[in-house]
Amino acid sequence: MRKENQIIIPRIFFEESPEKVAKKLIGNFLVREFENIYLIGRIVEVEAYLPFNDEAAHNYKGKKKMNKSLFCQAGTAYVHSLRKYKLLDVVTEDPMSPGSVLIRAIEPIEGKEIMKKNRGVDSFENLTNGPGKICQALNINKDFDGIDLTVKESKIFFSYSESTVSEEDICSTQRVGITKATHLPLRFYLKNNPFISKK
DNA sequence: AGGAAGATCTACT
DNA sequence: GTAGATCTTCCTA
Repeated sequence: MRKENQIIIPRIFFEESPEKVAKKLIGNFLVREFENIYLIGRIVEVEAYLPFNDEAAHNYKGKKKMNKSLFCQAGTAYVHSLRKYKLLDVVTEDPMSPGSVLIRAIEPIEGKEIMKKNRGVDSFENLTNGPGKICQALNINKDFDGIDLTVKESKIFFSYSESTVSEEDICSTQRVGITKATHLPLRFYLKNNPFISKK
């Protein structure tokens, strides 16, 4: 995939429920322009966080300083910290409906050597198979919280893959690492892909 | 002011 | 498989 082939995913793609956007994102590309180089990964694992009544979602206790990006328009980035790490979400639907999709794992496609350098590891399998690892590999920090992921100037955006993923190739399970609302089947991943974070 | 919690990851046995 | 590092925000007093 070269940069002249990138067809950016527009806002309307994200103006649906988190579950729908989560499934649609599987197989498409996450692109990061970093020091004039494109770092590209194929999205292989995501989780949906619901706009209402989802105890695990960061919107559950209302709008706060840390989660204000969730209350922006669809296609906005929500970057938040967890311990030492950052995690990247894309906001779905509209500002009245603060759901989002967490990007949990990507398969490195381009810029792998830079990703290795950013991560400080030398193994492909360990490069981007987790939400904190993605942000490290792609050098995504708090400065990206609230930016628009539907324009190339933001340096982070999504682009369509030529190959489509069929419904049967997407598995769903419970979400990972949460302590509340654990029963909901809102994690989606590409079947048999070696870069998912957990079996 | 202090402490707990959290959508994690690494290093060790 | 388990423990511990680590950091920002929020809650309670």
